[in-house]
Amino acid sequence: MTPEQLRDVVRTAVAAAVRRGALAVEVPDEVVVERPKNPEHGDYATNVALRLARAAGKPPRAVAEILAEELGAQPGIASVDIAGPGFLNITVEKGALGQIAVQAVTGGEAYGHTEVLAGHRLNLEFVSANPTGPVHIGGTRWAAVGDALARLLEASGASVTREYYFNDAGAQIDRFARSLRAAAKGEPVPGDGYAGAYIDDIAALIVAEESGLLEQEDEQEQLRVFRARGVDLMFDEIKGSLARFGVVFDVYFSERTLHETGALEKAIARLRDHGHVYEADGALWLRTTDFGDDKDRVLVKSDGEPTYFAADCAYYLNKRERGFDRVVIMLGADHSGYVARYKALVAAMGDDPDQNLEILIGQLVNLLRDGEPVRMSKRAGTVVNLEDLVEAIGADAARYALARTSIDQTIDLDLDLWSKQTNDNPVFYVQYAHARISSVLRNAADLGITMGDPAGVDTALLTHPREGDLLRALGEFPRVLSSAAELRAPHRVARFLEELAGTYHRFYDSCRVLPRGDEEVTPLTTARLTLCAATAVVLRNGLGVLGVHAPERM
RNA sequence: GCGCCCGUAGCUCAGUGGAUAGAGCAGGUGCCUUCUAAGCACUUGGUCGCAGGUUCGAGUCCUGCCGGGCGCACCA
Repeated sequence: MTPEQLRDVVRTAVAAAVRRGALAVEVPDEVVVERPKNPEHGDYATNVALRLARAAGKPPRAVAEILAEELGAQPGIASVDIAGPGFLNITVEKGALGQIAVQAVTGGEAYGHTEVLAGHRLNLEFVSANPTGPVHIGGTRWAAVGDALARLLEASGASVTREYYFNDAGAQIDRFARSLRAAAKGEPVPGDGYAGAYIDDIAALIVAEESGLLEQEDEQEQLRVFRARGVDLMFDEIKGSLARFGVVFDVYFSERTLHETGALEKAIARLRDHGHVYEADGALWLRTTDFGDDKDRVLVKSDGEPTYFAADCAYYLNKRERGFDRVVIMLGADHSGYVARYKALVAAMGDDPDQNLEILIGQLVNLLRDGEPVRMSKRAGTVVNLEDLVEAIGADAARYALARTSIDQTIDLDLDLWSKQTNDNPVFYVQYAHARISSVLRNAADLGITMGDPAGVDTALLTHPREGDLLRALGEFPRVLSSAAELRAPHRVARFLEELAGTYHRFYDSCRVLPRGDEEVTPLTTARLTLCAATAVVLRNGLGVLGVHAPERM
């Protein structure tokens, strides 16, 4: 019996109590069934009696007594105890728990997947670094977290488009072009320019492929070439880095196309139609203060140029017109000030900022080496970027390290710690569990032991406390995935995997799986092998959500 | 000054209003002639920043304070 099935059983018991008049309450849509930390508290526990006490007008323990009786009569339930203020501690029948292993093995890649977000069409925008340099460490965090979130949402039944928005029209790109030209001519970095080896590399590439470029007398034409080719080459590099990191976007969206297609005018017209646009000091403003922003925002500057914010308006409208009912944007804490104006623009468009827009603000990443902060400077080219991080600690460790922490938490990433190939590194603890299981399964195959049809395995033999712990942990997995998806919290998957790995190691330590020497293969052998295979499935699926490999050997 | 985030074990961090607050690392003591010791068992370590409040119940919610981070453009 899985926790999901048990939840239904608990609701059935409540309904039965209501039907026979013992409780005068509405049957709740959702009941909480959790895995108690203390094994003496049964396989599962529910606080439903405490929840219903007020509505029922009875003391919690009285409600608990009524429900315990009903619950105890349900199929698959071995016993129900009342504890503390009114918790119901539930022990399920032996065979019922063991079926979780069969479900995981039979489900395979699909085990843990749900349909809780079925029908949702999400556009998830993340990274969105401008193509003026490599993806820096902050963007790398969003690459890891955003991609994990996308996989998580998909595992919960949502349709997700991974989107990367880039600015290829403004002053930053002009500075990039001037920096490339300066590098090509061996001149010093211009003021506000970009520096670093990648600038020299790209400049050299452009000079090599565009013969006569440096002799070109038309400065504007020369800059145009550096800009166009520079963006292309830089983007190739960014896409390559992301791909090696396991992150592939469905859509790369160019800001310039918004300008070229008249999307800004269209968006401004719509905002004007809704009556939120006005002119002042020669500029065109959006009255975002009507929707909670602390000051109004300029759409068109007094020199006639549209602002970046105007492009944001157009971009939002574009996403909605492409059919996305929810627009999700991941931004760093240095952009937290954008939330209010973005919510306001959505409201000004006539949409619901709480329904159609979701902005996930994540805190920044500090890098440490020898316990000391790594000083970074974009001007000096000493920024640590995605490639550097992967080179230092590997893609698996990098993705795991960046995704295992809540996005609300600033990460202090110690390069020395995460570059160690030891168990200081939590990702190895999880991967090792998978490798260990793979080894057991290999050895079983070598011994000619086959599991056959999982449904034919007698999982009721799995009665050891460590086996129960493991089965209960495996049963949590679908709920872990769905709640992590709903809470937009992929780090919960990582923490669950660490717990599961520990639970497996403890099982392994006290429950021998394969026969020793000339011992016989028993039904318990196949039952335990099924449990091992089920654990491997969950570790693989969980690591898969995080974009981290599940190695067969280490 | 205003807004957002954080403050939990020596360190890095989990903890969607529930029972005795957890993990990894670090410290201590044990466990490998047979399934991976990158492991396991036991152990040391906590006024959950402070003070009020709401609740049957608060690390979790509310208010105020203290401390730290990031923002507060007719920049992109």
